[in-house]
Amino acid sequence: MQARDVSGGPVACGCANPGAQLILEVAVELFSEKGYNATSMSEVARRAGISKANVFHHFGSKHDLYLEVIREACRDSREALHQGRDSGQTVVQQLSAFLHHHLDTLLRRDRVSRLVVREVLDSTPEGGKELAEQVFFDGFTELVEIVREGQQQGEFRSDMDPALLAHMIISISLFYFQSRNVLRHFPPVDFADEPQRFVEMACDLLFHGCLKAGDPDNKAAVGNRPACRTMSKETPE
Amino acid sequence: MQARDVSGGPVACGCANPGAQLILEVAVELFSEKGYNATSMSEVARRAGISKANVFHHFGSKHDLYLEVIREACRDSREALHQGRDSGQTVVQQLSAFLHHHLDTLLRRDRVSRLVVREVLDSTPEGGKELAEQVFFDGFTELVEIVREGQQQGEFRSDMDPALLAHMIISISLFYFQSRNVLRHFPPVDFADEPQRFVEMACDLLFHGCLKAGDPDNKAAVGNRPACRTMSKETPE
DNA sequence: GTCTATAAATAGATAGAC
DNA sequence: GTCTATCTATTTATAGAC
Repeated sequence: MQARDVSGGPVACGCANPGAQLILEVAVELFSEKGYNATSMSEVARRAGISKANVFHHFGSKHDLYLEVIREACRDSREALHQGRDSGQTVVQQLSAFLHHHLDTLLRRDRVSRLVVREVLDSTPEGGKELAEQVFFDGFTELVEIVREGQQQGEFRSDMDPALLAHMIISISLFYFQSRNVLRHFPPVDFADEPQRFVEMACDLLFHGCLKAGDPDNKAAVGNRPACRTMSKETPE
Repeated sequence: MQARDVSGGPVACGCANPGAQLILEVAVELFSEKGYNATSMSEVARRAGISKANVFHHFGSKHDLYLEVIREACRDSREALHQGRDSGQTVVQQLSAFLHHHLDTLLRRDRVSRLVVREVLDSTPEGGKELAEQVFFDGFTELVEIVREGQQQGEFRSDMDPALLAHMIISISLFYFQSRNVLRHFPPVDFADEPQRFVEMACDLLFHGCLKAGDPDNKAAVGNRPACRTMSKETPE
């Protein structure tokens, strides 16, 4: 990967040079439209109005270019998450704002977002490692840190795995994004075309839970809790 | 779709006939391995040891056969959900058990599960309608009904959209399934290869929320709540 | 080299006999 | 229910003209 920005600037995008930027935009288009195999480096070069050799100069290989496209697709959300940290907001507000932004970005950039999701879905164990390390690591790590911060400041329960909440947050927006075409046709669902409202409701659910609050006699809630947090060797009839 | 079971038996699988059953198994294999386009009806017939015309006799078209494969992949989970209803368990226990079963099924039948998820991801607005109506409708509807039951019996908050919780439940297992190859390589994640434990932790989070309980002074929690439930016209403050 | 025309192969689907 | 035979559309391969 020769195209890494060595200028010391923000790590947002792997390419500071305007030339590489154009290639990246073209590549995002092409990979989104046609997928990895059907996209040729020759076509990328042609659409960018440069030589194929130049493309290989900026991005060492087709695979590297592809990886950079995936990174680019996640950049906005990653930056939004980072910027929220010194905004004076509570952690709950930061996470809620991130979810709004994340889902909005997914929907706005539908095609390339699908590309990312498909890449994750089709990832082999080895490919997953690469994605984790070279694409999602920074964002996920920061999300986990924010959750930890929420625990330290007393907003969140401390008996909770921060990585779990981070995972759930990502899953909320991503799964909504990928299921909305189906969701729309379930009669009891009225939020399939209202992502904003969905995020608000989902946040509420995630923060406060779905059990009836203020009801210590809730047998189901209390009775179930053990079964729901141990590997349950102790079948609690 | 001529192969529907008209014998009055359970609607579980579209095919009661042993002949159709074999075809379906072969089709699951082939579609899972090679995808829709790369799978030919001739090959299905050959692998099933029958004529091509016979395949068309049982399943009216390639598309219908494919749809039946998707349905078949969801059958186990749908049945498990249904059977849990008259098991005497609380709704919380039913949902927890369903999540365990659902994720277990996804992981056990990895390839065909991927097929289903990919189908949802790649669905056009029209394809989404078909999937919703002909594949997922029964299961999702039942899940929503179970949640409603939980609300009526006082286990769950009543100021919550049951379809939202149903969606979240599905998203938990499905997104874990599809992200686990990536998840495994995030250092703060220690549940990527422990689906049982993951489900238990996720249930806990989903049921009880992530906010610190028993702390009415939690400004973040209270302060955020209005912004997080704007759907209600009756702003309870 | 590139293009078009055509042949060959393969796909999905149907008809009618057994 | 199962088969053989057949139809039609599409894809792929090849030949030959320009």
